[in-house]
Amino acid sequence: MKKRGPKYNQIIDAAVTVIAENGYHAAQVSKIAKQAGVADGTIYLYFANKDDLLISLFQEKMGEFIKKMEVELKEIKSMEQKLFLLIQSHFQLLAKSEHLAIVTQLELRQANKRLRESIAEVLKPYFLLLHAILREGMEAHTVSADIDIRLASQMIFGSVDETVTNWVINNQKYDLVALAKPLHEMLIYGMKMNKS
Amino acid sequence: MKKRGPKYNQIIDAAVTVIAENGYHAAQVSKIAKQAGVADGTIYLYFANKDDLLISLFQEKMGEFIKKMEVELKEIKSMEQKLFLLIQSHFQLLAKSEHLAIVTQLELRQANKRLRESIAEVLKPYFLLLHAILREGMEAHTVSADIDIRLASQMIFGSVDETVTNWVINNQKYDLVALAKPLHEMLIYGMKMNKS
Amino acid sequence: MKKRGPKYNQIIDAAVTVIAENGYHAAQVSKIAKQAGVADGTIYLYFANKDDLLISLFQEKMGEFIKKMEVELKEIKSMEQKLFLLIQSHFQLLAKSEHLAIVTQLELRQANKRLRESIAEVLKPYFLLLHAILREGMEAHTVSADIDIRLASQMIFGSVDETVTNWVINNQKYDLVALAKPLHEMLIYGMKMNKS
Amino acid sequence: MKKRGPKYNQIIDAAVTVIAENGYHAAQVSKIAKQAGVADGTIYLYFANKDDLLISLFQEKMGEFIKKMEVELKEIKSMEQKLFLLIQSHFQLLAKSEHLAIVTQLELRQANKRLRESIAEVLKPYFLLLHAILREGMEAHTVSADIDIRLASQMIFGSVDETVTNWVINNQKYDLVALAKPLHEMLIYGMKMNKS
DNA sequence: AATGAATGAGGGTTCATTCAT
DNA sequence: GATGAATGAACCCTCATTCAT
Repeated sequence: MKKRGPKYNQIIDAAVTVIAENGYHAAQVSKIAKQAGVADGTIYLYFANKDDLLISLFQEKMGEFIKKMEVELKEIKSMEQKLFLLIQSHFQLLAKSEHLAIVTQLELRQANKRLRESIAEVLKPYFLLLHAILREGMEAHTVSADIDIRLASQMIFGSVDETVTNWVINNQKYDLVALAKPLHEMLIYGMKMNKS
Repeated sequence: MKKRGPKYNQIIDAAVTVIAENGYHAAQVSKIAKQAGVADGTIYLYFANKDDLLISLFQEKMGEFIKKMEVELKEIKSMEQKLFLLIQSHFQLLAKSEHLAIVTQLELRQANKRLRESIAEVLKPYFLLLHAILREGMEAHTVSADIDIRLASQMIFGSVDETVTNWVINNQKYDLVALAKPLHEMLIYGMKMNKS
Repeated sequence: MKKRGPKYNQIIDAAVTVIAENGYHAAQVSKIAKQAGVADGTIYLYFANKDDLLISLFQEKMGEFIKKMEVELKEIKSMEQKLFLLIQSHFQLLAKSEHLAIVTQLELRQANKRLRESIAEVLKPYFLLLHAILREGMEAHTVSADIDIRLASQMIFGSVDETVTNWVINNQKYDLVALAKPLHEMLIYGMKMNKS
Repeated sequence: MKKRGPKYNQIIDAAVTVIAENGYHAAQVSKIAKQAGVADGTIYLYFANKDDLLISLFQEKMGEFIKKMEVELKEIKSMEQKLFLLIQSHFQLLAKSEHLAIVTQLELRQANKRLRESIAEVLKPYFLLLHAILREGMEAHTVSADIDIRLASQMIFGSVDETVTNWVINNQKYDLVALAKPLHEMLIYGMKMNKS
């Protein structure tokens, strides 16, 4: 099993396409292989099994996004701008690829328990990133000291995730990235009138 | 297929138990039948098929919750108190039944597309409830006029849902209902310092 | 998994036929089901899996033979007559059913390790029967006291088994049962001249 | 396909090791190639296919034994001594190599039909050797004229084979070669008391 | 001669649903 | 109404073999 052959990404991209177009349960290995232009068995030269392929898919797409964010966020000073960049980038990633959005928001959620635990594992750094941003903000007195950081992280991720999911369910017919600004404002200032 | 025999709820409760204890994929119709103390075929006298049983389960438990909320919310005046009651009641419902929480937050999410669309349908009144609360708040100048109501609803639901899911994943080992207040505050006032 | 329905033996007999006619490796479950006139899944109502079906087949046919022999041998006094009856009955059993002979002597031997260990387990009582016969013969001073009973049992079984196998390989074209007498004599008296 | 390169025996010995240590079904060509220190494809430069490799293995090991016996047996006069030498040598060959014994007595038996027919072919000279010994013995009036030579050969081979197999099954924990003498005696004199 | 990446055919088993009793 | 024995469609993965290098 050798990761990173030329066919490694070829197969992952084929999986994204097949799952997005056929749905998780109809995404047979043979269908993915055909889409990738390789034999069924070739998939098993690059992935231990079907689950491993799907986990790798998520790792490759989200994991790489998270790593990129870790780097980019270092350049920014204020907590508010950091949070905005994260939300905007999250939206941009999924707005860029219709298929990837369908796969991460809808199809991969119906994976079995083991697979979903692995996916949760990949998301851990995302939450750690949120923790760090909020802690820094608190130290810089930008974020209220009363805030429960873990709860706030869940609020942020839950809001972002639910927003993307709704956008996918509504056939991606409005501008997702444009929602970064208002969502960011609501998260920072709340929904209350007179936020002066 | 006649709903509301004496065995109707018996079967739904058996389904909750079996899914919570065995997981979605190991919850065969025969296992649910055994837990309910009826024959496999009997289930098909009350439900059209397995999907219908699961949708009915969600409808019965969440739908009834939403109807109850619609009534109770009428008694309350302020938008802030309405939102608090909704969040708190949502948390209370799931904190009350360990099994139901596992089923709605983890197991039912891995259902197939068709089933999940039906579940989304059941949740629609929940979102309409949120829309109404926010619109009223806006009219009463409690909620900022700049707010995108649909986006704010997604933020609220996403935050609540993610909070419950994390509580379930962490084996329900802390007090979920106690999180209603801080979450409510963050949603209303945001995370910003000096929320005066 | 309920043994002994009316279809239990129906399936076992179908397995014997299909294996004998197609060979061990070409004996798919679906082929056996078709021959038995049942659905594929029905086989799994009576047998845990394919291995269990094959073990049951051997148990049913050889196990029942061994039990019958245990009873019949009690009626006979002399060790020589007991041994003769055993050999003759063994030959008769397999001469009676062309298919069963092919299955036990050729096809079932290419089973996997686990299956073959189970088959060896079924044969244990056969060896215990031989041990008992020889021990009795030794006590009655019919069998030489110098004999290693375990080795002698292996000689007897090996001779009988090899004789049947050769008869099957040669397409069962000569009278197997007729070989009981000369084989019995050789086992008792050896091949030496002047066995007076 | 050229037999007898330097790697020919290298591959065969690797096959014996791999089959003995992993079992017949887990003995993939790739595993044998790795053990032999060659590439998968190289095996096909020396053997037509996997079956051919296994047949060659048996031929190389048993065929060479039989040829050696043909020579050595010419030096001996009496039928009894010839038979003893054959049994003893057979036992010695397999007692010498734990791996070879496992492969010939257990693993190779679960080969497919075609392969086992080829193996039977290799054993034919062994049976011819037995026929010749018995015929000579009969002419020299050492062996009873009533004996069916083919049946007697099967008795001898079956006894020897079953004895080795039992020794392997019992983890080779007793002295196999020591059984040559008592087995030889039983074959010659039978199990009857008073063999004077 | 030697390599090893790529190929692709093939089968045991589960479980939602039916229907004769 | 209630039963539960019977149905049968659907799919991941292995591994012997090839062939371009």
